[in-house]
Parts: sequence; C-alpha cells; structure tokens
Amino acid sequence: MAEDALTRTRNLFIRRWGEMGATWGISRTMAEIHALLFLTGEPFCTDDIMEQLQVSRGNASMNLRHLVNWGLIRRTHLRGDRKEYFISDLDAWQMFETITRERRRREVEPIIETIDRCRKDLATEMDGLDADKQTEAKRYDEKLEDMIEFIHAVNALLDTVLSSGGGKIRKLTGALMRFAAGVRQTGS
Amino acid sequence: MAEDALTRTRNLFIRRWGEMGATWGISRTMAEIHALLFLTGEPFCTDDIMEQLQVSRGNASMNLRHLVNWGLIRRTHLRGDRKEYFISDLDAWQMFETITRERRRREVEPIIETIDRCRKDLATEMDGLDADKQTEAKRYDEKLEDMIEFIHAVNALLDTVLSSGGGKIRKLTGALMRFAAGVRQTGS
DNA sequence: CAATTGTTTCAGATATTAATGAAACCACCC
DNA sequence: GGGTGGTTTCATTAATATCTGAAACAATTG
Repeated sequence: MAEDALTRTRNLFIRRWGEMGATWGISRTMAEIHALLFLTGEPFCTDDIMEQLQVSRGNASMNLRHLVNWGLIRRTHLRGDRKEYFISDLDAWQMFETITRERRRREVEPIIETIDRCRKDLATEMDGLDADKQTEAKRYDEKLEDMIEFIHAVNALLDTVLSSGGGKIRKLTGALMRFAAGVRQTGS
Repeated sequence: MAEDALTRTRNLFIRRWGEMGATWGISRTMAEIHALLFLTGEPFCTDDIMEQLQVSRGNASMNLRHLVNWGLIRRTHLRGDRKEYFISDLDAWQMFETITRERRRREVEPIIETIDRCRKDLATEMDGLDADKQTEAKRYDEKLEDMIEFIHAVNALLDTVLSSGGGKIRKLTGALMRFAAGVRQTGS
C-alpha cells in the first residue's frame, strides 16, 4: 500500500533510534521524539507528538524541553496558529557537535576535576607515607596521569574534528590516514 | 593518617568512575570493579572485590564476567592459590579501543543495518507512490543518506585513530590540527 | 474579565534494571 | 565417592528511571 512504505520506514527508524538512545544515557522517548523531528524535518506540536508516539502530554512536554535544552531542536511557530511547534534543523554533524559538547561538559569535566583532586591529594600526603605506601601512591599517580593525558588527547582530537566542520571531514580523515600510515612506517 | 590518602584517592576515583559508567550504558558496579582493578593494577579475587566494594557475590561474579566478555579485564591465577583472580592490564588507549570496538559492534552496526533496510524499503516502493509521497520519501532518503555518510566518516576516523595506537596520538592530533587549519583557510 | 487554548508541573503508578543470597554446580584432591 | 574450595545461577527483592494524567498555570481573545 502506498502510505505504508513511508510510515513503516519512519516507525522503524524511530524505534531503533530510540533503542540506541536508551543504551546511551538518553531516554527512549527523548530519542524517539528527536528521530521523528529529524527524519521528517517538519514542525510538530505537542499534540502531534503525543499522537505519533503514543505518549502522554507530560512526557512529551518534558522531553521536548530537554531536547531544547540540549540544543537539538528548537521552538518555532506557524503563522495563524497559536501553538508552539518544534523542529529539528541540524544535520548529522551539527547534532554530533552539540551532543559532544554537552556530554563533555556534563560528564568529562567532572571526572577531570576528580582526577586532579585525587592527584593533588596524593601529592600533599606523599611525604607522610612510609616507603611501601609511597611506591603504591606513585603507581596510582601514574595511572591517573595516563588517564588525564588520554582524556586531553581525545579532547584535542575532538576539538579539531568538530571545529573543522562536517563538510571537511573526508579531507581530514584522508589526511589523517596518510599521516598515520607514515607514522606507522617510521615507528613511534 | 598515612593509609588514608591512598584509600581516599582510591575510593573517590572508584565512585566517580562508577557514576560515569552509569551515565553510559555500564552498570555502576561494573564500572567500579573496573576502576578498582585499573587503578591498583593488582589481581583481585571475587572475595576481595566483595569486600572492597561491599557487593554481593552474585553481583561481583556477574559483573566480572561481563568485564571479561568486554575484554576489559582478564582472569589470572596466583601460584599456590586455587582461586581465580582478575586483573586489568590495559592502558587507557587500549581500553578505549576495546570499548569502541565493542560498542560499535553492538550498537552502531545494527543502526546501519536499520537505515540500509529503510532506504531499500523506500526505494522499492517508490514507484507505487503518488507525487507528494514521492517528494516526502525523497526527503527521508536524503536524511538517511546523510546519517549513513556521517556514521561511515566517524568510523573511518576512529579506525585511523585506533590503528595508530596511543603512543602516536599526539603526533596525529598535531598533524590533524595543522591540516584542519589549512582546510579552514582555503575553504572547503 | 471570563472563556478559550495551550503549556508546564508534579505526585503517584508503572516498568525497567540492578543487587542479593541461598542453592546448585563444578573440579579437584584424598 | 565424599569432602573441600571455589564459581555460577536464578528467583526474589530493592532501587531507579520513566510515564501518566489531572490540576495548576499562562497567555490570548472576544
């Protein structure tokens, strides 16, 4: 039947997107709403979403708000209509950028702070420890330093990729691959 | 007191690591066990872990198994001791690689399949649709194509980074940054 | 300013997920 | 084969996260 191919595609995509979101820290409904808006590119109002996804008003409202806070969708209005509509007009790369920045701020920054604090803590108390403990403390510190370095390296890499924008990603990857090949040949 | 700096550091790190894991799809206990093994680098048996983290035998056993399945820790034995011990001897980069590969296999592959299926579905039914629907279908397809391209680009980038190994990351990032700067100047 | 339309909140209900602990299991040794 | 030390399973319980729906709230209109 004519309409089914579209609807089926939409629903399948929405369901999977929702599941995927769930394995990340994003609630299923939130991911599904996003999928719906992203895929259609059209403005939807709260009632549309309630009907399409069969969720309650409260649920729809909450998750729409979260999505707006994340910067993944935005409010909009249709002329001649009092209702608020929501729309997703970011492309995949912009979405990635938004999510990355948000998660970094919410999750990575705190762990960096924690590690720094742990290391300071260790350093200040180092003197008071006997030899065995000092060795152990040193081992901890090395691990923590490694971790910090790793995080910084990934951050730097991400910044570079993000700031270069989606349009250039293929060029970047190409360059990177060539470079990596070079590094591998000449050794570290 | 002498012992406290070590213990405090350890516990703080473990707690945070656990929380962080929880916001990813990793259960708190699993992340905490991993943090404990990672930070100390020492072999622990099930009973050690039960005591250190105050969890039940079943919980410890289950999560140890998961960690082994993920490839993040491995079983080992101490001579003269029948018990099984567990150890984490991967560095941050190896961990990243392991987790990335695992998550890609478990979460990204399925969504690629879904999208491909959606697009095939759309393509085969395209002819039967009237003009409006065709336009809409086309729009869906474009979105899906974008998404696929994005995923492939990220995969390629990740492969490059992963295959180059942790030791070379700084060189890679440096090269990438220089290149990105070049691209930005000359335009896409 | 009352009626209408639309949005947000929140206490309680529901569903999902993780943890417990006792029992079953396994492998080895004597 | 039976005892011992160790590991795994799984039904039950506990904790979390999520969703609902009705009520409170805001804004707009006639």
